[in-house]
Amino acid sequence: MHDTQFLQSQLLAFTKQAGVEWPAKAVIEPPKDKAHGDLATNLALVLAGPLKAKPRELGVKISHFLVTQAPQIATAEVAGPGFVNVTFRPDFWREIVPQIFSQADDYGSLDLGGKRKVQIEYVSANPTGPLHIGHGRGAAVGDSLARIMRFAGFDVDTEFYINDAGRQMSILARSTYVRAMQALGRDMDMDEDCYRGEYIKDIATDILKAHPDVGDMDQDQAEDLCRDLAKETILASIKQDLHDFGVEHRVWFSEKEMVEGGAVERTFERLEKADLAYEQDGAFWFKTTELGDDKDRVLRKSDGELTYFASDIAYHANKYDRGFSLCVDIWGADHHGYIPRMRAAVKALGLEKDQFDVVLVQLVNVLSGGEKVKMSKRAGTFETLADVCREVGPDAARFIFLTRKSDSPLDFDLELATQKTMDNPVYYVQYAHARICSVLRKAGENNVQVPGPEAATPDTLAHLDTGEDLSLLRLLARFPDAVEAAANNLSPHLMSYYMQELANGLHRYYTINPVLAAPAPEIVTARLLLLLATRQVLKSGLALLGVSAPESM
RNA sequence: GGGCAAUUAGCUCAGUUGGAUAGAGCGUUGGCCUCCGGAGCCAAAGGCCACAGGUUCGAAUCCUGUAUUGCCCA
Repeated sequence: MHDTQFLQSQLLAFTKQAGVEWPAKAVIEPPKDKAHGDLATNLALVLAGPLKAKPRELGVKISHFLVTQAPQIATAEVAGPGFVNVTFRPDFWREIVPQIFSQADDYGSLDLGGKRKVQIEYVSANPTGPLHIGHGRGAAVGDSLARIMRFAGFDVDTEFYINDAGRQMSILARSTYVRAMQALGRDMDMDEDCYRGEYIKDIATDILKAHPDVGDMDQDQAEDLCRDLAKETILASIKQDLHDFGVEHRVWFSEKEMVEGGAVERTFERLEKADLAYEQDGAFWFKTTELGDDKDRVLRKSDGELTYFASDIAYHANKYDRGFSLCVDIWGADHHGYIPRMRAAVKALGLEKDQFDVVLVQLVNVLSGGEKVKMSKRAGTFETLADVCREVGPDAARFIFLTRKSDSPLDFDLELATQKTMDNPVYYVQYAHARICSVLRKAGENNVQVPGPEAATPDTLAHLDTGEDLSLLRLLARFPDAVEAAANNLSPHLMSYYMQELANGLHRYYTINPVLAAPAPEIVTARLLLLLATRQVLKSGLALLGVSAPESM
């Protein structure tokens, strides 16, 4: 960012002088090979056509322009077919240290979003049982994405949509009721589709305690009671699990309340007005084919029951009515078939294509002892989020969830997650932070003054002159780029990759350059300043992942 | 039978939206502790980016087929 932005401004000056617009295909990026300098641009290649010049000759002009106009640039060389490779003077990189100190926790934050109102909806599990590990992954992705986008300048709200209106809730009510009756010694069997987890029995027990007369009520009344209390209990435990996982949704939105408020009917009217709905065979249809879907969808079946899709449309209409200009849904990948119809719905509501996005989260395979753990909710054998948190801790779980792009399946090895090896990168990154803290503690013990931000003057920082100094500085300068990439691509895993690189940079630095035992006091001060800046970025980056930054481990 | 994704080192996976000699961790091999936490660092070996065409200055990346795998739908 630091460097890219600077070079871009210089190159813009060049294009202005040449009398051309900045070409959309022009790119400024760090070259893969470090020998090619700090940054490379293909500007000459892209501009060759419009300016009717040979790429390499244009490259020479650009490099000449850069070297004469910008004292921060040490060299600008033309390479290959016409790339311009730019290398900055060391002073330029050292400026990043005081910049980090002055911005502190805000270093790396951006104004990409322009305070655009964004809603991220995630987890949104049916309140029919505890959250499992797959929900945990969705929670980690959604929460981290929210933090990153907030940091990137979006006005982000987070929301949990409670599916408390459909058939699942009736099954929950029935399951609980049957367990309560069984506890009273009555002979009653569970239906095939009932929930059989132990938690249902616990809830039934609680209900009997609070309402000893439940066995005397008529069944409908009793099931209503069971439904409400079971939902309440389960929702409370879901909230607790998320809280323990470090995830907080700002809004909990009830489907039931929305439906009872007539939102679905109002949505139907809206679709009819837009001539996008029709009645056929006693059912109410939505013409999604006109909006890119492969067939029309039923919103109200001939028996009068509403489909899930019907309330989902109403829900999304509600979201946009609340003023969000972008809604991001985090879904399990098994719902991918749902995307075209949801896009159609959003279009039907009169919104632009880019106002709706879905992040798919693939399933999590739990491995224990190298074997896949079979998960079945109905049999009651599955890894709950709460169990995983207890076994491996929230930090390890969250980090591991973010080590893959969300759309690819993830093997979650329970043993590995608790091991302190490189297979478990959370320790690697946290250790980098703890290691810096340890050096700072050691400085105190050795009566070495830990410098304050005011010590970060060009003269002092000039002692950061080794190759490792400069690579670490470059890494710190890249933090805002990582934020930008993660936010733009809705990909929090990019942040975890950056963090692993940064941690590697720190460990490498630590191994090669002694800090407290540096040859001169000024060098000690300069290196301590560099460590302080690195600690700041590690802390900020970990915060974006929702992982703690321990001072010792 | 249709639809959506995936296929990159022995294994698990990244790849900044089309850039230069394709990266990381694990594993393998070989090095580094009189020194701030070795829970670390360095180096080497390891690749037909599934296959075949196409688009262009340039493709792991885009388009079309084929194969395999996973998921969704009737």
